[in-house]
Amino acid sequence: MSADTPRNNFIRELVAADVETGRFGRPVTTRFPPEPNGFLHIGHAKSICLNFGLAVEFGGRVNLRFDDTNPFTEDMKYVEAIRKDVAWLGYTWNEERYASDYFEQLYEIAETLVSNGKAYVDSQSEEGIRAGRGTVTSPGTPSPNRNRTASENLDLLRRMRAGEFPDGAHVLRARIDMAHPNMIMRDPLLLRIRHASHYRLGDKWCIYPLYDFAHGLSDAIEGITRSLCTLEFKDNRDIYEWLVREAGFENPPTQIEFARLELDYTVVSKRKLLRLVNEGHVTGWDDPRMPTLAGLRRRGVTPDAIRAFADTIGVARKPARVELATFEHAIRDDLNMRVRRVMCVVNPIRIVLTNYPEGQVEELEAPYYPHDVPLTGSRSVPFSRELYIERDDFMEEPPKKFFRLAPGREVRLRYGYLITCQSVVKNDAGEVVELHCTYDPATRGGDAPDGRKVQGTIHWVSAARGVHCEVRLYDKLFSVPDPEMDGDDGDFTSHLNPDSLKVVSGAYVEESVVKDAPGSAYQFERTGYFVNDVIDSAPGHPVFNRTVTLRDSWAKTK
RNA sequence: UGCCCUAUCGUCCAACGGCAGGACAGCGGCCUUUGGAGCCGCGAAUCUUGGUUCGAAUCCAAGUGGGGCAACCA
Repeated sequence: MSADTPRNNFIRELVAADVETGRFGRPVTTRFPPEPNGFLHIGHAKSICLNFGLAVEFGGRVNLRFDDTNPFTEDMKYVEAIRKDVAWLGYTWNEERYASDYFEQLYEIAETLVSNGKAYVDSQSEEGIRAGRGTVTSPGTPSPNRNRTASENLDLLRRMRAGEFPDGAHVLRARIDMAHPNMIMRDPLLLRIRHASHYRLGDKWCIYPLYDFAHGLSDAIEGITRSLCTLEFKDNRDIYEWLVREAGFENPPTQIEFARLELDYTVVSKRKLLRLVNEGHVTGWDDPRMPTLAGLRRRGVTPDAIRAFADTIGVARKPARVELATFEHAIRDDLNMRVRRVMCVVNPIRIVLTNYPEGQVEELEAPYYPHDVPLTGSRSVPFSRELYIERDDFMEEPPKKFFRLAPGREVRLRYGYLITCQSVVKNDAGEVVELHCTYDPATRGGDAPDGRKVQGTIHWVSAARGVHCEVRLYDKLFSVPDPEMDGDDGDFTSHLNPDSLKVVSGAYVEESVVKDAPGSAYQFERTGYFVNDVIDSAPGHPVFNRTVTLRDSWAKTK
């Protein structure tokens, strides 16, 4: 529905107008510019879909640019993970670029700014610079170094580059206005000294550009037309425009801001996700509870579902929090049309069909897809005297509207027979341990020749032939919609959901799935969508991750 | 006590001076060998006060609410 006609948004309109008027004199060019200091998450997916979607729609170009200007935090392993995730989402970038490839060019621009009196070397301490910046309600004060001559500044800048000074001794600042109402414009820092090894360039540089200096100029160098970023960079737009103008770029890119994605019951901040990993709240960046693309992939979420989700949430300038149900709907909607249905009993109870011949096994033909999914295929499932059914599918004293098994009640075993519960076997503690049922041999396949109807159809697995497996039931990572609601006063980890993972080791799945490759996805009928875990599944011991439950209208009426 | 952004159903997004619409969620019903899916239906919103205009969700002003900005992070 969305593939051919992306839904409209204000950025798309601006880009369409650019194309109409030929404003930039070059094709629509966007970029996705992550810093390689962590894994991509669902919030990045929104940005990726926007940037790549616009380029595709308007026949333009997109670069994947690594914004790697801080040698303290970046690593090649993140570059590799980011490449993998963007490709997994289904996008191909025209060029792979690195801000670090522009360091020389940026340095030359720095020298030009200095020569033109537009930048100066400040030798104040970090604290001194901060104090001189003033506050949001009071103007800053000029640095004592603000009036150094161009030649003095040039000399210092060159010596900064040559490595003559320790970290923090000097910085390069733009000379703009220390009383500017926009704090960002109070002589923003351009270059700082960092005697650190860069993950790509090693020790080639000891001065590194800051975000504001690198970002807009990198965009301009690459011929970007519209530079899309999130709302918190709004105030940085002024310095972005100042720099591309001072550097003399023709038809420079312009920045447009949109609201970042906030999703209920999770956090999307690299810093916080890193804490979850480092503090062991999750097993890693790819823990299936993480909102990272690596985590979602391992959880069984498909790229198509993420793209559909990105399309339904839209793009606007108002900070917005999206309900988890919106995301879950996109996941189910996609999986419904693509995955096989099989049977798995997560929490088993044994039933014995007392009138079924001992030792007999029938192979029953079971289609993989329901009538309304346009895919075909089937497998046979073994049916035998002893079976497992879901413990929740039996109640000794059923309430009204409970359609499943109960003493004296008849239900359908999916693709099997109609069975009636005759008696209940309990242990000394009074717990139900087994059910004795009878089956109607005339109902093979599930239809009664006499036309009688049963209300309930339940799933089952042969006790003799079912395969023992581990099932991981994932739930929300946090127990409140906004884990960051306490701000800096609280610790978001205090809202972690203690039940975000339930490991069930005693489940039984039908034998047809054991030969499937890791990563295979299914619907376990009546239970949810699951994926065979890529990491922990072993031959003979499959592990299944629950991607998402099925909608459960019974749970609501309960 | 500054500057900037922002305000439409419960949630997210449309409507670009001319009938407020879609999706998700909710509630009914139909259908069903998944209490799934699907189909049909219902309820549900323009922050406030002024102004401009034949006509305002839309333009203007003020107010109020929400958000961002005072890292040698991005």
